[in-house]
Amino acid sequence: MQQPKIRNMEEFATVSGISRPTVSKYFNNPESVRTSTRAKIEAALKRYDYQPNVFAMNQNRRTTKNIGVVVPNLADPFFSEIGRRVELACIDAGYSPILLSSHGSAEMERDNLTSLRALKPAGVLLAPFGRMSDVEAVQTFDADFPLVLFDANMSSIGQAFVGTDNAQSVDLMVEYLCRSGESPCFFEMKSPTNPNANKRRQAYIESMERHGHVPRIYQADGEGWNFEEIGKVEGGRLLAAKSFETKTILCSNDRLAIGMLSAAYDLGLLVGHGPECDLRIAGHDDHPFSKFTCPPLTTIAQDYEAIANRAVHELFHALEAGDRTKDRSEITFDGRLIMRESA
Amino acid sequence: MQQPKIRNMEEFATVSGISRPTVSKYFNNPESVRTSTRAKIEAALKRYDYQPNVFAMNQNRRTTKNIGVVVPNLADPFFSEIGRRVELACIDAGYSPILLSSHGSAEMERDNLTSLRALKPAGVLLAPFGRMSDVEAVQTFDADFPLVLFDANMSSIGQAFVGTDNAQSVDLMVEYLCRSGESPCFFEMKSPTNPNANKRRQAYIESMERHGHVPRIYQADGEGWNFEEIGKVEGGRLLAAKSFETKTILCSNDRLAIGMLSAAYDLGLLVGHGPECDLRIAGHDDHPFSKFTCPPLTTIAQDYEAIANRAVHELFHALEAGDRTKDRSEITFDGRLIMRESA
DNA sequence: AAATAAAATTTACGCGCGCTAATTTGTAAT
DNA sequence: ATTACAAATTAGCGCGCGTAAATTTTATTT
Repeated sequence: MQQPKIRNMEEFATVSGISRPTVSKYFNNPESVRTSTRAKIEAALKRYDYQPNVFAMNQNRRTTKNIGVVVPNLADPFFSEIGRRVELACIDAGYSPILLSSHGSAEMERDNLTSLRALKPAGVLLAPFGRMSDVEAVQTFDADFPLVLFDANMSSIGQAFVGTDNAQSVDLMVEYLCRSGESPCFFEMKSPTNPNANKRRQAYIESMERHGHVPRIYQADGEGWNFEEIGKVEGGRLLAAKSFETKTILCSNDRLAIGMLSAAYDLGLLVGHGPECDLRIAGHDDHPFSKFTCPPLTTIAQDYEAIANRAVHELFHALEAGDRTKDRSEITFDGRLIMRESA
Repeated sequence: MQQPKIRNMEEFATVSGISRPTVSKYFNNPESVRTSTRAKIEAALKRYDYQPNVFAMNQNRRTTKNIGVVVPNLADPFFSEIGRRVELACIDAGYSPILLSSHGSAEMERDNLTSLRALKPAGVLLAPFGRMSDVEAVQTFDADFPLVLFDANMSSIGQAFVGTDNAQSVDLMVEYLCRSGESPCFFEMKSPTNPNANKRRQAYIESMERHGHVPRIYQADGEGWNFEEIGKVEGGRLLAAKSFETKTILCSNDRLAIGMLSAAYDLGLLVGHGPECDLRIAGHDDHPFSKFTCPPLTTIAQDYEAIANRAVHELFHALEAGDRTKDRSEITFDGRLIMRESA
């Protein structure tokens, strides 16, 4: 770093002994200039602290290096974790991720997409609400920008979808529960906001029938994102009334299970797979806290890393192809069974 | 929305029957134009979907409407929650918040500040790591942009600091625990990354002495952000070895307490304040999950809403004042005692 | 050594808006 | 009706960079 402050690319080009258009080319892709030229520029970068004005850069550019990342709710550890990995993958690829949370509101999801338009993103990674989403807004956005969906699918929208194979993961859990004890009841919310919930219910039904058991589904009232609270209140109500027909309960997701574990504790019910236990409870997602519940929660681990990386990969693939007409791919990863003490 | 697409402010000015500079003025502050003029523009806005090009807007502007918000780790529910409130407060004030997580790394905190420079933010709200932060980088940033710290303080940095009064909150908890049973031991990490941890330890010592008790501090090895794991492993080790001199343990934060509750469960220790209980455990922060632990965790609630709103308010105050020389204010809010079953 | 291709340079224009100064129009009060 | 003031208009420069076309230099091949 030297005294004379560099004000713009013109000045920086002068001190590095290169013409401005070439310097511009370097910043857009360092590989695109001759090695000797690159060396000169990078030498100058060490002596002067110059970075191009992002606003001027993006103003005239056909496509920016911005990648929008929209998740339904950052307060949910699942999304903060997968959002983190997506961010890092984008940075590694030399792009600038903009992470936006819709804070549990479909209106804000639509607003987020609108805001993103102003940033002329090269592409967008969206974990949509699903049926709660403003479908038309998402479709319109899909028509205007390269879009990849993750976590939750919406039919025929986006260049690709990347998520977990709920049919496989739920079957894995049902199979384990049936093999190791009573067949499970299924506990979920009555009007799930997330399409995965519907797939999991369907997978539960099919898996139970395949194993020769009668599916038993219990649905909790309640709206919104307060899953633990709903699991505790509604799950607790069902437990207290001894409504569950078997002593094994598979919850649609870990957050419901965490609430139900709390309710079981309050009721003095011993949860676990030992002979002295009253109840088995299992979840789905391997929530960061499921390792610390009492007892630790048996669950399905989604492959966060794989989903995040593949989603980013699919987006970049679509960007390179440029071709918007190729067929849409749906990629799902298997869940892993995490056996802990609760079931 | 009509047929002819509006390409720029010039065209939009034409269709709304107003000159471009006035339209520009409107977008910078709708209040600054005559009511009749505002009506014309807003009528046109309903017929045509035009929004100014953000890149062109910010390129020539002395100060943008961007507000940087940097938190140490979005995966921690405390920060995702307070980050959310800060975001909304900025939007309400007509600014564009950019929420960045440092993912638990001080280097990324520094990188985030560097990235923010490129966005020419009107101001920045920073929840720093504290002593782990690149202090020089934060100071330099403070010199270049209006900066308000929240959650964690750094001496003489920023226009203001907004957080919780740890002395008050810890004293509240110590007083309650002493009044209702044995005096508490204090459980924390050996090398806490957060300055609040040090303040809490100090507050614990002073409060214990004031109540005529001997402070007893137990420190867990372990680095990083895996507080629950550390609480479970190290806390469990201490519990198993019966190292705690009293049967009441105050944890430096809820995440450690959650880990310790899990360890206590594994050891078959009954946590709670009843006569048949083996142990009382309390936390600090009112973590979103502390309501669902087994048993539910007695803790201190920080006033998220007040901290977020006040931090934003202090920043806008500094922006309006423009004067960088006025004295720095430190604002702390009281914690509330949340009595649940664990202590 | 000449021929060819690749990379760098020069030149020049344009993006969309901020901002200013001078002028004109509109509004409200005397 | 006159004055005074605020608001809108006109005109025009400049921001920092992208991008294109034409030209020159450099590197590679024959």
